[in-house]
Amino acid sequence: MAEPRPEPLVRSSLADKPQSAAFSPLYRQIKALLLQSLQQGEWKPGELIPSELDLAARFQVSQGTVRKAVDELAAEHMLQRRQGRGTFVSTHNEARVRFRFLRLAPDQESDAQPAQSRILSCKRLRAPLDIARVLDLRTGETVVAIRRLLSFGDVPSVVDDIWLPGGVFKGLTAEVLARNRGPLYALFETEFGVSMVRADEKIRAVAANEDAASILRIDQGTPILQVDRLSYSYGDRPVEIRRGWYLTDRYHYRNSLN
Amino acid sequence: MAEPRPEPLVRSSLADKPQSAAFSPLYRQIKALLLQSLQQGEWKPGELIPSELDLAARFQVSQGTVRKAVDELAAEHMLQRRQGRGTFVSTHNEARVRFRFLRLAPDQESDAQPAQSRILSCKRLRAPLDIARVLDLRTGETVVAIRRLLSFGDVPSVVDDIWLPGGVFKGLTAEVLARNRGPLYALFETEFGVSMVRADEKIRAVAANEDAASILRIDQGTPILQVDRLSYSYGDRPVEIRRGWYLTDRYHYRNSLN
DNA sequence: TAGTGGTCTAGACCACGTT
DNA sequence: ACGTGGTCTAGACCACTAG
Repeated sequence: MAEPRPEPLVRSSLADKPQSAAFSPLYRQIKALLLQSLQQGEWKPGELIPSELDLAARFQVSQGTVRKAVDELAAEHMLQRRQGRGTFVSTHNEARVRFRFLRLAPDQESDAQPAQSRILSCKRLRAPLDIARVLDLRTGETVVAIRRLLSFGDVPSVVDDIWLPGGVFKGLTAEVLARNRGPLYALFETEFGVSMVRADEKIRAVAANEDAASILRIDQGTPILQVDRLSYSYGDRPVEIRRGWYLTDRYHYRNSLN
Repeated sequence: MAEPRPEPLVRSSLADKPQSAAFSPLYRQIKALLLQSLQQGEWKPGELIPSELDLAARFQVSQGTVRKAVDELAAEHMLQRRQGRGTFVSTHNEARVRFRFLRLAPDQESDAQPAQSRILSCKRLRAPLDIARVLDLRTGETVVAIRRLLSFGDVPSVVDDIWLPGGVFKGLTAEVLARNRGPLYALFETEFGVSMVRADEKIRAVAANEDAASILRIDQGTPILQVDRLSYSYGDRPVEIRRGWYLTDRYHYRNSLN
């Protein structure tokens, strides 16, 4: 379990001439190493990572320094601490995590229904220019384009158009998607090793176009939410583009301003 | 500067019979005391609070314990730490704080325009039932009802209907509002001692009604965002209800899923 | 009972801003 | 030069979970 330390850690201000240039505290260097282990799959989603004392020994620092690194990763929801048990890698196989990424909530609590997902289409195609640019793909690389309907108790509520880099999601087909129970991000995690960690969204009110209207069974022109999402994995790597159309007559997009 | 300690702090597990009932660590008790000082106005927005060592002496705990309490308040944006200078009470007189509560952003960065505020109306009236319930008012108590237009470079973009508890906002009139430069929340802070600390929002796409359409100079029925906000002050006290209509043709509501 | 994370302390030193 | 917050350490003890 104890491993050699491949990277020399830079202690405080050594070899710094002027002010400190790009001074990085020890715990941030530890954090970066932990992040690297997560990214490389040394510990998989849902798994237990070594104890603080083990990590401290491995990195040759005090427990307090490891603690601060882990604290930050836990605050960013990449790790999850459980007193008495240990520290676990976050996974999308938990309702708590899922609601961080699914912000549509019923106006009445009593209307809460589990979401039903249905894949409408799944194609591989050459990445459009705008998609390629955002996903950091070379022109001509393939992407997976998915259209999905989310329903709450038989009421069609969300249409999602999803674009994924084809290279990373090799073997992702309509069949694989159809077989999948549970959230998409959990599938991405377990089958393709891609963990969604963070996302930015841009929200607008638009008139439903023909596509959205027919799928959501509403009149064309009905006001709906258009949610453009860009999702990131470890290391701020963009790995998913998503455009959602949300019906908000009995549901709403919830948000907290902190 | 050094003050007596009015509250006996409970050290760890004293007088706990079964498990620990409602065990609260020291640093959370310190945090509560700091919060209380903020709420009571001992330190006002923008002001410097005592140093960690001073606070440690005042509460008879170690610097590390004070540090953890301050860390949490800083993470919640109630305090702001500045290395070498000290710790300050957060204020809405800063662009950084304002953008936490104004989520409408231009689609093109280059279109960034400072927001212009215009008060359309300001009345005092008996609180409607639903408003009273949410703001914790007795039936019949008065509220201040404000309608405000926000424009970005002469383009009317946001209409806000705002309800405030009349008791707290005594003396808030159209004239006071008209005189005000800068953000509303800064005015609330300095003139009425009410600091907005957090808010929940519910977002829907709706068709512009007659009011909104005429003010925003758009066709009735145009899809717009309807943003219902409930704002809280220190101690989770609800102090503002706000319904905003956002034009999202050249702007969007930005959000981050963390 | 053993092992984990959580709290608390005390002290040393560093980085930063002001005087 | 001084005082602030920021980092790092070492050690003691508490709270929680599991075997």
